[in-house]
This record gives sequence, structure tokens and C-alpha cells, in this order.
Amino acid sequence: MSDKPKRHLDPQLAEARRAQVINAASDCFRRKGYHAAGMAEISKTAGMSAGHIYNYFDSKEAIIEAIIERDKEEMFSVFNGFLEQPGDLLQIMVDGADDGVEKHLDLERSALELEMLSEAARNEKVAALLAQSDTQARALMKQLMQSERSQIRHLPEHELDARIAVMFSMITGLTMRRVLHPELDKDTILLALNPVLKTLLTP
Amino acid sequence: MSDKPKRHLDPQLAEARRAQVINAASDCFRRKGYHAAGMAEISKTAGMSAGHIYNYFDSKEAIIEAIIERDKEEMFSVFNGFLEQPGDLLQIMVDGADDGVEKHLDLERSALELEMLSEAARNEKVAALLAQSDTQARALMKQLMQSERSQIRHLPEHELDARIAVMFSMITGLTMRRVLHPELDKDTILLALNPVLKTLLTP
Amino acid sequence: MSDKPKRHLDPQLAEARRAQVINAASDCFRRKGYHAAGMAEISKTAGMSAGHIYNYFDSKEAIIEAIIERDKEEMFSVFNGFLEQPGDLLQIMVDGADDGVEKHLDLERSALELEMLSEAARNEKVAALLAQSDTQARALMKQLMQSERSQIRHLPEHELDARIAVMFSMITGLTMRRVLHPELDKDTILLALNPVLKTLLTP
Amino acid sequence: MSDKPKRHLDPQLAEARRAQVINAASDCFRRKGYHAAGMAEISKTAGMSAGHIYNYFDSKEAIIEAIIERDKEEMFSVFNGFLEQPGDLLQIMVDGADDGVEKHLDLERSALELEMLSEAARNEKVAALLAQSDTQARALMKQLMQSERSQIRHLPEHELDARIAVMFSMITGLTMRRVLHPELDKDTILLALNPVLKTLLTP
DNA sequence: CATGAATGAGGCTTCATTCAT
DNA sequence: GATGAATGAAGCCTCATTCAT
Repeated sequence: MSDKPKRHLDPQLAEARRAQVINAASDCFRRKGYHAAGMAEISKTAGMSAGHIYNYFDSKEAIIEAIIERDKEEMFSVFNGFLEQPGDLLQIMVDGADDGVEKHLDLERSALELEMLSEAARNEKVAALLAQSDTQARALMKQLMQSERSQIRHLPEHELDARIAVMFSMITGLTMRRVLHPELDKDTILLALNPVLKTLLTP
Repeated sequence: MSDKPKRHLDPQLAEARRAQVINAASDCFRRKGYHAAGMAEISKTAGMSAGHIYNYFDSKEAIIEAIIERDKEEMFSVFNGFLEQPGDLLQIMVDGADDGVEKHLDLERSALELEMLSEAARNEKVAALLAQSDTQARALMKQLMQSERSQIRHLPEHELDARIAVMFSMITGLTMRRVLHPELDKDTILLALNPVLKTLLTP
Repeated sequence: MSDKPKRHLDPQLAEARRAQVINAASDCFRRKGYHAAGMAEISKTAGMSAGHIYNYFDSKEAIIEAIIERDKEEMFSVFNGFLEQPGDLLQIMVDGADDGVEKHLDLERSALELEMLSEAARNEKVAALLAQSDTQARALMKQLMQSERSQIRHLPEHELDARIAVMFSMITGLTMRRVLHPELDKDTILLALNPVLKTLLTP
Repeated sequence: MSDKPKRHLDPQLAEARRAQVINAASDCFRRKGYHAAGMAEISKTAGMSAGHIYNYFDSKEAIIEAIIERDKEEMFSVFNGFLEQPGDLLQIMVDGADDGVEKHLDLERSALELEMLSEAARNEKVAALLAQSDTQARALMKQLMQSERSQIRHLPEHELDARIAVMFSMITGLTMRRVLHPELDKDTILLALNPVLKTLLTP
């Protein structure tokens, strides 16, 4: 598939450059969307010539793939935070919802997530990466649900899977909501979200 | 704004042609995305020359706007179906969820909805149309929730708004879910969705 | 060249239709220019379907050719007016200049004349028609200059040709002037034009 | 207005490229006219890809504007030549007319000037640039007429303005004349032009 | 390693012209 | 005679990608 392994003499510098590009592209995609953000803008934001970016990424598409990879890692740390936190799972989630809703209501974040999903609908590689990320997130969530601190640790797996699917749907949906309904505020959401979380996290 | 009202002598033919284009464009946007689908492909799919499309639509953008309008009308009839249906609202929604989840899990439908949301994130006109459609949908939902057949008709408005926001988030989220998690099936979802609906539709 | 003689059953009607189109196109070209005026607009202005115009003219180009032909005839009558007028030629021309300058300062008229000259620079047929019209105008002018009422009727022909060339240049130039210098008014022009006319029309 | 200043690292190269495009476009506009000359042809003539032209010009319109600017500068140097030349103004102009008429009779030059005027009749920006150029030319001419070497330096300004308008009309008109009357030669024109110049440049 | 000049395919849109009715 | 729906070539412009330096 890739004929050009593109070895770099200084792997550390290379990694730094890749990060520069990923961050810059991330910003640009957020602001303008994947299609509307041009390589020219990305290169300017990254402080690097357009041509040089191709020494680190095979294509614009490869950049969005790298962003997904990075976001997956961010997601891991969020879940790890939950895993390490003491106390009842329901309480953790309800507390986390406060921050989480705020974060997911961020309009620019929505835009980027939408771009990626949208791209996934027709780009197999992107779809595979996102699906993989989602699978791992669900696995981590299930692990949480089966931990000692969970009131539903004894429910059958299939039941847990169902609850996770619905819970994740809700989170994704909240992210999208902002596009359609920008005046919606965090507190309103929490008013209805908390009872739903309770439904999903208690037997 | 538009100097060319472009009256058509045979309004029926004109409407048929518009529908041809809207359907063709829907397909193309689903398959390739709004940006990637070219007018050439749309025109071929519609069985009509590219130039001729411009006798019915001012621009490619006008086509996606028409699609949104069409979908809005479809949404109205779904709600009207609910409004005319007898019986307890919770029961209606739980029954409706059966069909609804199936419909929303349809991968092609998801792709098109994603395209539109995605476009909305940076196209104000599209955003406005979708927001308007969403506002009306929420109003209809509130009307349902305040009808005699609803167990929560006496809750404060703000509470109803919150529940609606979360409920709609979940529906949108389910639509997106399919992209990330294609092996998810309807019955699994209903397993967890029904209790959540109950939570949202009872005091 | 023309395979389709296009005989019309009712030649009078046909001529009326041609005139309709010529007048409409004349207006449109004046307002928008030859290229910018579309057949759609011309047909609307003419009160006739676009397709039907092609029963009377082979192409858009044929229309501008017909306009030139019409204008040539207008030009004839102006000269005929001069020929029939009594009195000294210089006086006639000085008097005529008053009206003429006004007419030639008309901005829309300039636009149409410019369009035609511009088209002539690359369309042989148009060039030929305009040249023919110009040749006849110069011949008529020479006839005037050689008439009894002219003070310069005994100058050698070559001298007359030269004066005509310069005089016609000035008229064309005044027409164009309006585009570059719109605030220029008739009286200012006459102030300098009359002495020049005198120079050209006296020995 | 323009978000992309498009700085070029090597300003000399950039200027050379701009000149390449300007020259190529001049040729194409002459031959085919502004509208009929396509970017494809211009790019081929310039020996440069069509896309690359847009690194130096924002649009096709910007190219014609640059041509106007270039011609304005040429015009300045002609006037500066006159200003620096010693001797009586009338003599200078009569001598200048010899070269000037030749230059203005050049068919290709005419074609381009016609294109620009023609475009000015419906493109405000082009009209403004040409008008500005013309205004400056008239100012320079007035300066000449008011210099010591002029026999008419004491005439009232309004009288000078009038003479300038008529003189410039004549020059523009001569340029156009060639299109209608190609067999006209320089000597014939001078025969009548010199007395007119004398009329305009003496009290 | 790094640049940005250069390419060229492809995008949306317009419009003179044709033709079935 | 008359219509206007339909065509399709051509137009201007954008942008991911390459390559000489």
C-alpha cells in the first residue's frame, strides 16, 4: 500500500513536525471543515511549507486519520480517569456529565466530529479507525460497568451492551444537537440527562 | 436577490423534474457526500443534462436546501401520525420507536443526515433551515407531551424542553451510531431504549 | 453559406417579427452589451420565445448584423436631411453639431457603438457591414462638401477625404469620450468644436 | 476584500511572471476580445498553467485592470517626453502627431483599446481605472498648454478644457477609425490633422 | 530538511441553440 | 407559427499534490 516508508533521520524532530501538522489541521478543520480547509491554510497554521507536509503525511486524508488516532488516545485517558476514580459509578458518571456536556456542547468540537463521521461514511479507512476507537471505548465502558463500583455489574452482557449503545448515542447526539439548537444550555440538558443516566446505570 | 423567477408553463412537469433532481441528489450525497458529489453525477443520476438542472435550482446549494425541506415535510407527517393516534403517549412512542429505530439505523439515511449536519456547521443557510425544522419538531413534540394522552402534561415547560432535547439527541445519536457500530441491531437498542423512553415520558 | 432560406408564409408578419427582435436586441445590447445580453432577455423583451427568434435569425450574431443595417439607414436619413437643407454648409454643420453632440454623448448609444466596433475587430461580417456603412457616409459627406453651398467645393478630392477622415474621427471619438469622461457637457465641447469645424469646412 | 496577500518570496520572478501574463493576455484580448479569450488560451500563450496565473492575479478581470495600469504608465512617459522637450508646444504636438498617428493607427492597438472601452461601458472598476487614467492625461495636457512654451497659456481654463476634450476625442477617434477604414494612411490624416491642431493650440 | 512555484484535473455554472409538441 | 424544455460545450476558478532548488 505504502511504497514510501519515508524514514526520517531524526525521529524526534519528525514526530514534533507531525504533531505540529496534526494540531494545525485540527484547528483548521474545526474552523472551516475538512473540505473547506485547504492545505495552504494548514501549512500556514503549522508554520511549515505546504510541500513539506507531504514529507510527513501521504495526503490530506492521512492527516485526518492521524487526528482520529490522537483523539482516540485522549478518549483513553478520559476513561482511565473514570477507572481510577473512587466511588459509585453512577455518581462518577453524573459528575462527569457536568464537564462532559460542556465539552460536547462546544460548537467547534462538534464540527470536527461531524467532519470525521461524515468522512467515515465514505472513506473506509476513516470508518475503520473510528469504529475501532468506538469499539475500544465501549469495551472500557463495559469494564467500568462491570467493576465493583457499579450497581449493574451483574446484568447480562447483552443488556450492558444495549445500555452502552444508547448511552453513547446520547452523547454523540448531544454533540450534534448544538448545531441544530445552539441556544440549548448545559443546565437544561442535565435536568433530563441525569434521570436517564440513572435509568441506564441502575438495575 | 433572484432576478429570474423562472416560471414554468407546466407546473406539474416542473415539479416532477424538481423531484427527479432532489431524489438523484439525495442518492449522490448519500454515496459521496455533498462536496464530493458533482453536478455531473447528479445530472446523470437524474437523467437530465447538468445545465437543465439550473432551470429548476439556482445552485447546488439550493438542491440541498430543497432536500432539507422535503425531509422536514416527511418529519411533519410522522408527527401528525403520532398526533392522530389514540392511546397513551408513552405507548405510542414505544411502539413508534420500533419503526423509528429501524428507519434511523438505515445506513444511507444516516449518511445523508450527516452530510446535512456537516454542511450546516459551516453554511448558515443550511444551518438555519435545519434549525427551523428542528424547532418545529420540538414544538410538535411538546404539543404531544402536553396532550391529554400524556402522563407528563402537567410538568413545567422547562422540564419538558429538557426532556425533548435529550430525547432528540438520542435519536440523532442513534442515526450516527450506525456509522461507528454497524453490527448493532434494532432489538439490542430497544432493550435499553424503552426504559429510557419511559423515564422521559413519565413523571 | 445559408442552407435554410427560411421562407415565411406571411412576409409582412415576418418583417414585423424581425423588427420586434431588432428593437429588443438593440435595447438589450445598449443596456448590457452584446455578450452580457442573453437570448433569454432578448426574447423576453421582444415578447417572443427564444426558440422562435431562430426562425428569423440564424444566430445572435445575425441580429447584431441586422442592427447595423438598420442604423445605416438611420444614418442615411440624417445626411439626407443635411442635403435637403438650404444655406451654407458650415452653418448647417455647426447647427447640426448642436443636436449631434447631444445625441453622440448619450451613454447608452456609446455602449452599443462600442459593442459593434469591438465585434468588428474580430468578426469579418460585422466589420464589412460597418465599413460599408462608413464608406457610404463618407461618400455622402463628400457630396455635401462638393455641393454648391460648400465653401470648400473646389478643394482637391484628397484634401476632402482627409478632412472627412478627421471629422469622422472626431465624432466617433466624442461618442467614446463619454465613457471616460462622463461629466463632460455639450456646451464645453461646442466651444472648441465649432472652431475646428470651421477649420475643416473653410479653405 | 482580499484575504490572501500572496506574498512572493522572489519579487523579481513574481514581477516577471506578472509581465508574462499581462503580455499574453494583451495579445489574446487583441485577437479575440476580452470575453472570447479564455483563460486556457491566455495560459498557453503565457507559457504557464491556467491555475498558476491565479497566484499572480485574483481573476481575469484583475488582468485587464493590470493592462490598463501598464498602459497608463506608458501614457505618462509619452507626456513626460513632451514636457521635457524644448520648443513651441504647437511644433512639439505637430511633430508628435507624426509618430502618434502611426501608433494609433496600429490595428492591434486599436483592438485592445476598444476592448477596454467596451468593457468599461459595463464594468465599473474598469471604467474607473480608465477614467482615472484619462483624467491624469488631461491634467498633463493642461499643464503643457499652460507652460511657457504654449501660445495659449493665457486662455481661460474652461477654454483649455474644451480644447483638450476635443483633441483627445480626435485621438481616440483616430484609433477607432482604423477598424472602419483600414486603407486610410497616415499622410492623409496629417493633411487635415495639422490645421486642426493649429486651431486648437493657437489663440 | 525545507521551500513555494507550478501543475492540471475537476468543480460549478452559463448560454446559444435545437427540437418535439 | 410558436413555445420553452432540454442540451452540452465551454467558461472561470480552486486546490491537492509534485518537484527543482
